[in-house]
Amino acid sequence: MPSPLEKARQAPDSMKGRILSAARKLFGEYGFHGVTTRMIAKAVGIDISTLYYHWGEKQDLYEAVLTDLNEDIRLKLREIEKLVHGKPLDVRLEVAIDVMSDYLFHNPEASNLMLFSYFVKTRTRSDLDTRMTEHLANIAVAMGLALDKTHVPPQANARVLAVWNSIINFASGENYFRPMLSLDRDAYLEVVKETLKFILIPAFTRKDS
Amino acid sequence: MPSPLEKARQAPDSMKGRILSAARKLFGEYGFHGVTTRMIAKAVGIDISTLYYHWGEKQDLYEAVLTDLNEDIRLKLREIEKLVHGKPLDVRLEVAIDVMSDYLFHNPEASNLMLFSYFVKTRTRSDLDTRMTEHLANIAVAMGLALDKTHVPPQANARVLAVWNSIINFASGENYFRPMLSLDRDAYLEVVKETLKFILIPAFTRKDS
DNA sequence: ACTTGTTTCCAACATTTGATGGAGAACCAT
DNA sequence: ATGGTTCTCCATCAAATGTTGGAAACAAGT
Repeated sequence: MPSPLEKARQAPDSMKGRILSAARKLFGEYGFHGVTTRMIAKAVGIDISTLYYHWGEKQDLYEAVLTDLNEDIRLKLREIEKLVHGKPLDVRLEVAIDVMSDYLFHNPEASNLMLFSYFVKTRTRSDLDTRMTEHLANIAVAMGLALDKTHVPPQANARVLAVWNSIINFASGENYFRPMLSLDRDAYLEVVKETLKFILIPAFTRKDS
Repeated sequence: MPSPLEKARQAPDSMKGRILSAARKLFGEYGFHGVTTRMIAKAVGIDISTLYYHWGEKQDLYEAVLTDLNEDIRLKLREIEKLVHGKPLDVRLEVAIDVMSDYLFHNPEASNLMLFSYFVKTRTRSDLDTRMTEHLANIAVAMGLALDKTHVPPQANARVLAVWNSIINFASGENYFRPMLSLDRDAYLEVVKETLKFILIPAFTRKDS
């Protein structure tokens, strides 16, 4: 039987789905403590008790948002993996950067939510996510940094993290960085992709000396 | 005449200074909305009205924290610049990575605060910071990506941002990433430095083809 | 029409939170 | 000691916030 979250994912027009998506946007902008249940309800155009009826406590809703996001990421990574299967590493990186950047720039709340869960202590801490660990392991294997999903050396994970973070930072920081660079959205996205490739590809493709 | 903040910086044992430092730690952990004035007062061991007496509104205190941090960063960057003056780029990067990593790992709230100001919409938005722009310009010149502080092309700024973000991410994410890598603090710090050098140095030192 | 179950809203609640007024300490120069 | 200034706390306020009970609206089967 599907969980409540899965149902909401499959029926984005249902009340549950609409609340989830509004919550996701808001939590992505302001963080957990920066959003009130009333803000979410107002964004959907409903009373707050309707929100509580569907999702229960604020904390529960927030966790549903994170799980929802993680599922999206998982699918996106799988899509990329299919796209680049068998290609050499520099091409894999290039495609991964392009596709992930496009995705994150069209879902600006996604990268913010990730940053929040990495960096912010929630006053009421929920248990750690193992999902990120899985993503990392998958990427490490895909990049040839580890042979086996179950045995990824710390060094390999660290390198994957460096790549991963570089990408989400530019997406997350758009509102802050773009004015500093005086670029419009399209130009910013292009510069970001180019910069990421400039930074990341040489590290992984250089001939060892 | 020195501003209130400068006085507090110069007298860290004064009440003003103690409040500032407690606030800085807490805002760094939980973000603006995640911290209450009562939490800060409690951390210092004083009544909240004493806090308001010294710093006024929460928002003002928060901005003082950010300004304080920015001053630290500025000094740190200048220190690095002196340290590597005249050295070739790969050495500059190496030293910068080492020194910045050490600094950020011993001031864990610093990188978090930076991430907050880059990524989080505060519900009550204060005006944009120009200080970050200055830091970027300085680094860009120091790295030879621009000839003149006042004319840094977007591409150069983007590259500096990529470097900058990579470093603060690992510091900020320690609580989240370190358990994933199963490393103790020292080992984590070492792996981070190594990874940063692995990622960043080749990009800037390769011979153009 | 009547029952049964689901969904939505109104009203209210107890806490939490940002913020202040005013009374007393503490300090300090005279 | 006295007067003035600076600092600290207690008590309190109004607004915001998380959360719930219960009544109405709605839907669907019989």
